[in-house]
Amino acid sequence: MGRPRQFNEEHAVQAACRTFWAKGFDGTSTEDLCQATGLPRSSLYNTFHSKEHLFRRALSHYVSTMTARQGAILDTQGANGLERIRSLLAAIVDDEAANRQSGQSGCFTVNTITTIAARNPAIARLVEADLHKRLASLRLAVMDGRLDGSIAADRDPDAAAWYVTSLISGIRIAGQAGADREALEGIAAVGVQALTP
Amino acid sequence: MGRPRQFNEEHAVQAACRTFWAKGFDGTSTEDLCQATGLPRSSLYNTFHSKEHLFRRALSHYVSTMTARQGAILDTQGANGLERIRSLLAAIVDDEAANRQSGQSGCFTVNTITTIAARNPAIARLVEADLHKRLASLRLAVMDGRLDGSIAADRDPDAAAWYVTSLISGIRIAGQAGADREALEGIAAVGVQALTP
DNA sequence: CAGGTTTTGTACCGAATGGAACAAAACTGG
DNA sequence: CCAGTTTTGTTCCATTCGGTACAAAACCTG
Repeated sequence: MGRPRQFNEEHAVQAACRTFWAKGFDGTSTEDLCQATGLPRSSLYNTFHSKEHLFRRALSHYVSTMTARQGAILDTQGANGLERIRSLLAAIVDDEAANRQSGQSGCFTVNTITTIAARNPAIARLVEADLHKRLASLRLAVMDGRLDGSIAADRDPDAAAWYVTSLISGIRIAGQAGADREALEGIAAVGVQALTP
Repeated sequence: MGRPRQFNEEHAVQAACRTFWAKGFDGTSTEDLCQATGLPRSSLYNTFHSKEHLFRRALSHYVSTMTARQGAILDTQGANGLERIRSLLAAIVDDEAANRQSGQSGCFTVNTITTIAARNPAIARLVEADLHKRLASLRLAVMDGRLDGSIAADRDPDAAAWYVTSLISGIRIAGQAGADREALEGIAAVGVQALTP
């Protein structure tokens, strides 16, 4: 009952996500959010309660989308462990090369870590929970790779999983710093050799 | 002539650097800067003209200090190319492990890239100029390593230099994300194997 | 259609923001 | 010791900030 919503909540979250991603938490004003979502302040506050709540919704949306994509690539059947990780890195490079042209760049999660994670425990927990999920699926891919021989057997799965997430962060930073597609592909190509026997 | 300064400009820049590093450009208020430097607003504005000018001074101070350190490690005599890069990574890990305890964490340059570089050309140029310096000294170390046999001869020096900078960024992000010293050392240990023959 | 409930539109609020104004203070060169 | 110059202390300002108040609007249930 009550007056029905005149907007789609998920669409609003996505618009907010793009804005926070591009401008950061501190750099985004509530006015920016109104404009990005096309909603009046009253609707935003009625639905999301505060700027920080909306940020958490936006970040949750981002991490779940991205981590699902990563999981899908890493769970691909018929490819060995190394090939799956190589595909993941290629997808990241594609992303970042595309972002370069659209102006949107880098990784929302990484941006969040470098700015507000230290100041906001709730956001830090969100990021950390996602990190562990990503580490877990990477660890599985590494263990698969060790069994199928595509990844050196002496690589510790934990260390290798951490390594790949760090490499991904590094690639996205490089993209934001102005590296072109060729440079990003070079980074991935060199980086993947840390895993081969 | 005129009334003499009652403070040391470099000290003020360093204090501002720590503050911007920890809280970011948008998250730092001019009041924060007054408190960190111990200066009244009038002195800050008289000397540094604006928040953005002070930020540039702070960032310049940071990158020149850090890049000089990196250069010193990479120019160490008596070590082969790979050993020098390994030392650099070890220094980064030490830094980040120490930062973890002091609360200060991550890399000011990386934080800047993820937040304001896209919105401010002057700051972006500052970061990019520094990046090229770091890439150049890494490229030299890689070429040395190829000659002395510590680095695989088929690694492209450009790609390898980009790779190491990305790996460094990734390690710092991991540190900010909560990785402990052991995890960071693991990342560096795996990462360095991308360069070995 | 009446009563209850939720959303929407508009107006507004106190606080904090980056920065300017300006006079007093502290120096130097003549 | 005076004129000129720079720094310092205080006060103030316009704007923007995140958020609230409240009534009108639009629905559902009975």
